[in-house]
Amino acid sequence: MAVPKAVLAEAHKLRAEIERHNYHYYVLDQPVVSDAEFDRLFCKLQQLEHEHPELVDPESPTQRVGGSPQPEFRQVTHRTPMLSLNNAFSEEEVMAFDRRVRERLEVDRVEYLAEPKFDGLAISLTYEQGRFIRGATRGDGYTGEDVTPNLRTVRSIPLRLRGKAPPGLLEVRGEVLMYRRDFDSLNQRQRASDEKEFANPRNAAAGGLRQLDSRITAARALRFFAYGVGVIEGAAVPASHSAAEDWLQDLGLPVCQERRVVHAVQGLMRFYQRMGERRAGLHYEIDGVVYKVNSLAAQQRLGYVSRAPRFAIAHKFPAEEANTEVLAIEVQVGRTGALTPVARLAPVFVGGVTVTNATLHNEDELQRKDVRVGDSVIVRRAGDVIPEVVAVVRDKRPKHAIAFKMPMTCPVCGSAVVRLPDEAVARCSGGLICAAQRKQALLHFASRRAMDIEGLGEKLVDQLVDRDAVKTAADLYRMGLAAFAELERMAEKSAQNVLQAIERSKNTTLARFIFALGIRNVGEATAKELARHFGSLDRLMQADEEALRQVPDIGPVVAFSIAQFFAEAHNREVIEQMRACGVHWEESEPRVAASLGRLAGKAFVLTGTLPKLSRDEVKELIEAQGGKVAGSVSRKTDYVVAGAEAGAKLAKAEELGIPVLDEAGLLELLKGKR
DNA sequence: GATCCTCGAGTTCT
DNA sequence: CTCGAGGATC
Repeated sequence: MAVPKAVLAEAHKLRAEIERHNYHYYVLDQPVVSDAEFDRLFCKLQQLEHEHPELVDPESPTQRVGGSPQPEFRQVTHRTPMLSLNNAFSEEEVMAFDRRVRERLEVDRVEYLAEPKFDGLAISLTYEQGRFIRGATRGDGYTGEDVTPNLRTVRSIPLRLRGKAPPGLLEVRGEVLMYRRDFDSLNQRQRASDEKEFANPRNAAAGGLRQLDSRITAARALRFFAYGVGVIEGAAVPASHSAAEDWLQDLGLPVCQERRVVHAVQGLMRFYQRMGERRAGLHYEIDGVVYKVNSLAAQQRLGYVSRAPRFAIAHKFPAEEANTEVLAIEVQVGRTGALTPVARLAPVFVGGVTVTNATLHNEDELQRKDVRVGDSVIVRRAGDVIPEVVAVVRDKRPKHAIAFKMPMTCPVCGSAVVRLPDEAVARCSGGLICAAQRKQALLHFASRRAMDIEGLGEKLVDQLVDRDAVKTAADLYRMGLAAFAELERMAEKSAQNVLQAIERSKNTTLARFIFALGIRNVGEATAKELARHFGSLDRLMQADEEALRQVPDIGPVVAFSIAQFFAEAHNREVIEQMRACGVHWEESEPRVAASLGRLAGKAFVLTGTLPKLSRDEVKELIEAQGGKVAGSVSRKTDYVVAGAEAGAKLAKAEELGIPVLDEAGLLELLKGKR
């Protein structure tokens, strides 16, 4: 049965009106009707849709209630990566940032867009032909999770863009957050229903966004603010960042009203101070301000360094500090036997979380700060993450406060504690006798960047080691289901999951395996270098210190650590056992040794962007033939490889009369045609 | 021998 | 994130 024309028109009218009010409320922050009036319109539309189910449209404002739970989140790859920003903590750092920008752009004065830095979660929204089709979390910056159903429940995110001719494709970057008042009422509800309260709005928002059941998200009252554009197709690209944000606002997306175009360091510092004053009065929490070079052409010229843009910086507010008391100072034993003093603190709420522990790093550091048990101390979260004891309040020191002394013997295994004369750390000399070191070695072995055995966490390793069920990493590969049966809190299902993860880890890479061994001074980067250089584990194991030193970035100390590790019969045995259990990887030919390649002993410096090859690819090609790639030009440099937008290094090369190659020239050289 | 840079290792909380 | 140490460079 067709819906009467009049009803259809009525529904359209209501939807348009509700969307207009949403726009005024969320985007312009200037509601034109009372909440009661808005509710009345909303109810009327709901009723109409209820009476005429065929009216229901997924883009109707009534459809923001969430749907049934999904089994999991899909992974989404961002078309352009969502990078993080570098931080500045002082005026000096901001001045240095501005200076770098001016030098690179060769101008005297830069126009910036300044805005608050939201303490929320970065997300990306994709609109096709003006329709909201996908929303994703930032994730690691390259891939995130598809949270579209959850974001559909966020009322300030338009399901359709305003205007007659929306762009064919638009990817909007912005932040999801929770207003303080919504956070307070959420916690009130949690309290009332005897559920766990959230520590801060950020966590509540994060929890809300990661719900598999979007109906829960809908109940969290999340907000969204846009601050950038990832991809535009089918519309003119704005000339400046501020113009882009104005345009986003015209399209119906909420953009922060505190944003300002300012000039030079003075403008930046004025904005910083102003936001510091306004901070407490805002609806949402911010942890600093962001400055972006306003001209998009200039942004492009500035480009990126590793993972962060050179055209923007986050100027953070000073970390919040709090007072608390040192209840005890305990000692932890790390993978290498390092003894680390840790302060147990009376719980204190600082920077959005309750802190109970803080590392004191080592004996010297502890002495410098002179922290004693019973002391009253000032605590902050360094870089807003890791708790740190800033200072002791000396006036409040009780008479009985006890100074800490590093134990003479290991608190875990009783072995002697040794501190080498020119080292800062004291170490347990017990080696693998020490249960703490064995546990840490296993955790390292299983960690994500090593063998990546999911589910083999601290609790499980504690039990396995305490029961002597596992002594070495090789033992992991010889465990059956039965070994888990007697463990506490281990259901058969989760035991199977761990076994499966262990099984999966057998298929690995040489670099991961070398890293997993936990050789002293051999981290991820060195392990990769070793794998590339030797190509096979046997060749690595047979290498003497002399041969090891040929590997870039390996000097006498690291070479000694590696040789010593493989000289140990026990270590060789464990490796053999693992190989016998089926741990395997692909081996390759050893890379041409530096003294043999065509480019042996030649030093290269790369600058600018080459048309086809990436920096890493070029580096690999040069190193494959025994050449070296250095960071800066000096008299020792043999060639400079320059691409587009080459900078000071090219100038220096010309000054010193060093041959400069372009990509084609480099390729010819590599092929031996020169 | 001094200095810059990168890597390794240890750490917190959700 | 922060510190310390190792390596490379001048």
